[in-house]
Amino acid sequence: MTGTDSRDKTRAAQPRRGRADKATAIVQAACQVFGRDGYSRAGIDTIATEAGVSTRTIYNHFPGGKEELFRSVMRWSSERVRDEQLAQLRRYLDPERPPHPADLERDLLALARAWVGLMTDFRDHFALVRHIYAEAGHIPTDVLDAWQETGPRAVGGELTSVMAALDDHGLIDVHGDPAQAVVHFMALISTEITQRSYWGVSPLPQEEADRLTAAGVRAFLRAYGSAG
Amino acid sequence: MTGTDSRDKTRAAQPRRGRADKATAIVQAACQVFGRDGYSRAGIDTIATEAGVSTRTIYNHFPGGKEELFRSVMRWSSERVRDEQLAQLRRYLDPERPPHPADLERDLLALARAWVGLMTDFRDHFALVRHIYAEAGHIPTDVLDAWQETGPRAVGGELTSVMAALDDHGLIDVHGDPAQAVVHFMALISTEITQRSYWGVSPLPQEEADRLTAAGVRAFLRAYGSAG
DNA sequence: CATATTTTGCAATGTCCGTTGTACTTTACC
DNA sequence: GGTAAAGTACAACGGACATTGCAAAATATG
Repeated sequence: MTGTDSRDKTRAAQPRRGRADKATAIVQAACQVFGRDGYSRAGIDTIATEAGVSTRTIYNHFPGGKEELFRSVMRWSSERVRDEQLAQLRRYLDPERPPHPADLERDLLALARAWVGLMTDFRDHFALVRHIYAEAGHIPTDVLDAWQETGPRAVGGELTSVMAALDDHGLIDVHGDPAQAVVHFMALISTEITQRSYWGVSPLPQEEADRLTAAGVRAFLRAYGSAG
Repeated sequence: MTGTDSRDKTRAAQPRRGRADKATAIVQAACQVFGRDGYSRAGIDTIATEAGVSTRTIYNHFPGGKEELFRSVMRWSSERVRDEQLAQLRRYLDPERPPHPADLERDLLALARAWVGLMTDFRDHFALVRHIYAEAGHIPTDVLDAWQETGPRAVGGELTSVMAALDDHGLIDVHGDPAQAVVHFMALISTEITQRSYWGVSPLPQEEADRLTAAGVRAFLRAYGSAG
């Protein structure tokens, strides 16, 4: 569709030429473009311009062409975001030292807010993820599996451990399936925000996002609080 | 990406030529192809073959070409699924006659199962929806708004009325925001299934899907049951 | 400064694909 | 059966785009 033509030739950084970190510049720009336009619509020329790099340089760094570049972007971006998510998780919920019961909601909310914040901080990544979802049938299964493993599943696994620990200390009741509690937690804190923000196209005002996040956390605690 | 080459020339229905329902055949095939391949990757030739129709006929029916066809598919598919979803909703939850409290879980679960079942019955549609999500930035805002209005929002609105009615009768407690309860309900019953089934690419066995749906409904009732 | 490596600009190639015009065939309808 | 509408086959145009080769220029390294 024509829609909003999102290309903007003026934005390209001035051509700081001849560095060795061209590779990361390329991957970074490719993450933007792939996330914005998807695999088919994304053009190598666009990526090159956005990275301040010659088209030829891309093929020097990624002999496999567009496909290899896309796979590299998947790996790079998902690892970057995973690390950030894990950092926030460890910041607010330490499995070793479970919070005081009165602070549980506060800590869960802090984590939820932090994670929701990452959705706007790493907008390109999550746009890319949506394209991965949509094009799952066109991505080789092993690539998809590897991505799931090092990305979403790693974070889910960590949070699952935390949930299990909280359950052990009687702070919540996972009803026998901590992994399920994790999925429900993530679904409750993020679904409405992604929908209402048109999946990141037009972000919500901070206070509204906070309100929805808090509502999700409260619903989660009603479903999984140790009182229930 | 190369991945699985999903084209299959042998599948095209035998060319029952010269009907007036060519238009619907085209839209139906286009729904499949757009859902499988996305807007950019989808080819007019592929759609024509899959519909058992000449390429030229597509342009006779849709002078606006690919774009108009895509918009028609969006409207057609979303209305079809919306009607089906509304039918299931009215089948299991009548706002006029709220269920007996003991039957609430049973009815909610029946609705949830029915809706989850639609996700496989209308696999093409939901694949298309994922592409719409991913390409939201490339679809004109008014088209996107119209789609939301006649599709997802219509269903959400109906379910919101039902939730409000259930709240009025003391069967659940929506905590002041029935619309939010609706989003949480949908998130809880569908998130894990869509994720685990690789977004419809490799469907889950029936019993597993049932288990996850039931877990979602139970979590919802713990969060929004009138007892809580 | 000299040499090896990296980057670049540019042209060219090949392919895919949306779209259109045209002449011919099939179907619907009276 | 004959006429009008709808469908088809086919060829062709034009543009977008991934990819490559090559020679010149810039950069790093010693």
